[in-house]
Amino acid sequence: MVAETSEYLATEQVEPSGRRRVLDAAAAQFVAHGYAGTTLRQIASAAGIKAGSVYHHFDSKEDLFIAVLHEGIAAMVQAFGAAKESTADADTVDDQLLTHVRAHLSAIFENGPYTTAHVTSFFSAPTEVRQLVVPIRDDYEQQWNRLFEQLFPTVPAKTLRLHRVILFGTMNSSAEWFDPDGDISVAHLASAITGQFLNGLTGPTDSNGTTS
Amino acid sequence: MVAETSEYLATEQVEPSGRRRVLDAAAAQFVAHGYAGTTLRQIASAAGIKAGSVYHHFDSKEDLFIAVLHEGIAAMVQAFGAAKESTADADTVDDQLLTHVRAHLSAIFENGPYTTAHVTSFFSAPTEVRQLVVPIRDDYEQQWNRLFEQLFPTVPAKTLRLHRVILFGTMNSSAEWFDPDGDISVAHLASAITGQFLNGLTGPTDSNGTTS
DNA sequence: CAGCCTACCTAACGCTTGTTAGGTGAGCAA
DNA sequence: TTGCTCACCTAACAAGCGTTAGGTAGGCTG
Repeated sequence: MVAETSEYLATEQVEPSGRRRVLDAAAAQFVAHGYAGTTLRQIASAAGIKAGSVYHHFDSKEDLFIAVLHEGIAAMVQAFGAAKESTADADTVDDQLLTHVRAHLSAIFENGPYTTAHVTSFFSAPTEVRQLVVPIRDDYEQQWNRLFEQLFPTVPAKTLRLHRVILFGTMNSSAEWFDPDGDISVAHLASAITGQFLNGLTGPTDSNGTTS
Repeated sequence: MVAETSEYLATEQVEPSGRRRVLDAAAAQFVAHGYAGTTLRQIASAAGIKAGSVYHHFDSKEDLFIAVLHEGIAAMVQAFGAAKESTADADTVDDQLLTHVRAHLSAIFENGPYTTAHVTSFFSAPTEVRQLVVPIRDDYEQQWNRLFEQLFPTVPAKTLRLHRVILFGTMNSSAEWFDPDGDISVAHLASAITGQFLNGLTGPTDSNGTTS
């Protein structure tokens, strides 16, 4: 009785596995509705299966959520590492920071919904769930702290910490309003944020030009 | 409905009215758990009543939520107006912007949980609910756009719009991490954000300088 | 071939949710 | 006193929630 609808299993050969389809659907739903606002039946429906079948891949809704958040931060960490490798200490501070900001924003906007889910629904999650992701999150933030100390050796550590948090807020909150398919590109956004962060809106560099 | 917002002119009642207690409790719960993550029984319990009794004051959970968001934005609008009145066109751009940033942050951190609720749980709300608050929200953002056009007449409007959105993200996301009772004051945070926004981290002014 | 594993399904479970209907008692007005 | 309003209560409703038990069909392995 199930063999009739051939359309959904005879589509493409390069189709993601069941587990991945669930993961993808969950990330997208968490972005759209947050943790509490997303139901397993929504996720399952978006993945093309039934709610109970989700438990074949994940132990619980919480488990699934954590898996999404982990993938989200993994993409950020990887982007950060690639950015660090592509820059040299001889590069200007502007260039080095720009590269890392662009990497962070790329992870959010050009790497599927995982990082976006992390950034938008981390704070909306129950405290108990949030605590399980905090260690890895802290690790990533520490990488940024070290980068800052390296780029701005003369600025006091406490001040640096504050401005790093501010930069994170600026970058992450762009997930709420920025449309990567709009008339502003991710690269342009990265350039605008970096330029303003370093030199200010009324600073020396042109705010809508790319760095040299 | 939400017709009377006489919250500030109310005399020094030792105990707030029932409706206000519900409103206060709801705002605090929405901050802590978001819209979907907050139950009417939680709100009622925090207000010292039973769940069913909430319906004596509000038509629905959605109605209550909207009332909270409205109060939240009303505090912002009022703070913005007071900031505008307290500044003169002769003041420096730095001073004028600082005053408005401080007003915005004060509304978030020093005006009860209403503005905080607006800022943190606006995006987590269902689309249909969110749409009902968008007009007033847009109105407030327009006030900021006009302020920006006035402060930076030489910057293109499109660039200005982008940086205003960025500033909003910076300010509003501080609600997620900033502790007004910590070792950094709201005034200091406002000064740090304003200074960096205008002159950059490596800009001319000292980043931990105080007003004027 | 049988046997097992994978990836789903159906059908239900106990519980919580927002919401409602109808009551209770205090306070005030006449 | 009676009557009314206000602010709350109890008790329940249907719907939806996360979750579980048990079944089934197809593919792989020995």
